[in-house]
Amino acid sequence: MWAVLDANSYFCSVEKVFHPGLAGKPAVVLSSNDGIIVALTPEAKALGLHRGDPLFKVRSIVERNHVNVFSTNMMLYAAMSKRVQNIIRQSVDYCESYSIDEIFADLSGFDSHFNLEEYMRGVALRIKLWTDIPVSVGVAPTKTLAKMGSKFAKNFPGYRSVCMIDSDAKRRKALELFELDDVWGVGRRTYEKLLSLGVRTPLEFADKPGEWVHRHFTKPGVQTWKELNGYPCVDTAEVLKRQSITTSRSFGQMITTIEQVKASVASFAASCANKLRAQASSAGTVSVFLCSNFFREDLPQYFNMASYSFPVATADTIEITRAAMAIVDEIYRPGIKYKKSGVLLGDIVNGGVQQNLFDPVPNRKDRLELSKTLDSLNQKFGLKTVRLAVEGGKTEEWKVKSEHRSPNYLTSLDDILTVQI
DNA sequence: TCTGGGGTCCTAGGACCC
DNA sequence: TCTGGGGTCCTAGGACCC
Repeated sequence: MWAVLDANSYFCSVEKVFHPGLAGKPAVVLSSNDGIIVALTPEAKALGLHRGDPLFKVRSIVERNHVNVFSTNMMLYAAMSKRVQNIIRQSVDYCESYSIDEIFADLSGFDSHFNLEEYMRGVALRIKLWTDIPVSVGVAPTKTLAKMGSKFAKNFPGYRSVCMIDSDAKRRKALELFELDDVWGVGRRTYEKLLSLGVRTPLEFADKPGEWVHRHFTKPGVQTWKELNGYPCVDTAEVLKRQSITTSRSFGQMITTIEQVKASVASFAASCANKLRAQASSAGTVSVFLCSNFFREDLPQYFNMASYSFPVATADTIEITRAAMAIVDEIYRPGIKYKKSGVLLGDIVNGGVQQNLFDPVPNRKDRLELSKTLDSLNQKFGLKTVRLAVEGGKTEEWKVKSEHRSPNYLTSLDDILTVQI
């Protein structure tokens, strides 16, 4: 059996931990640049707000109802996630972290010693007591069914945080009541296709004969069908190292000069290189894209992207940034108002790096050490304290807007809460 | 005026090899 | 006039996830 633990309205729940007065009140967390709503509490949903709403379009609802608004603070959410996941890892040996607010736990063998439902209820209670984050738990023979269970647990308080699907009767009942487009692995396209084939519920899909499923779907669809029938086949082995790393941002304002574009790209390149070193990998390619504002039909539009392959896979900030700057020279066009840029690292290798007889970069080891020194300085004294001059100052116009950001309560000594008794 | 960011896997088709 | 058979690798685009 698998358990999945899913935090409820995760970003909002974290904000509530540090703003206890918000219990029972509507709150939303915004995307980067305070652009759209990415997380909201049930109270905010009840006011007619939705995930994905641009803030400026719903501002009147927000103001009229005194909805609490937070800018996104991924450092804070990541730090809290680690705490939550550590608690479950103390209770279950093998876990797979799936996202910032979700983790799968392998309960093989637990049923001979424990009542699984009560065991997981204990874990959920500890998480709530120790972190104040509410989680919903699904327990089932497959991950897809477990995810369904966690959603039932979230929506119906009667489950007391844990919904277990451990018999065929429960499975069929769940499949009958669950929304087809909420099934894990069924996106918009598959949903429309299933509807056009006359399938209206997960149960109707699960009950289709295998021959029918193979005729209409390829591997992903077949896997979902099997999982709904209780045969595990979705493999989510824990991802510790990324195969590609991206840093991209929309700008607070549109920018036009090549110096500004270069500053943004250099800053994103440094951030990519930092993430790369954090997982002890090297990248074989770097790509850069530039992008105008596609919401502005009155302005000329532009998108371009180009890549560079390194002679030897690298994790050196200077080498990666230099290559990215050369790409900007190649794809920058004057006269465009740029809204977004991004840097992507690909062909990532771990461990052994293929050497090159004609490597133009001397002292590779020293260069990597230099980059690592930057990392430790910035770790100690704050992000971007030491950086390349081409990244520009700390208050560039293109920097994101973030007007309601919570302090880094869990990762910055300056930001730790003071409690007065 | 204001509209997010970061990933993975799968498939089909082209180009190439012998 | 007749024009094979069996592979691999790469890439772009689609679909999905949070």
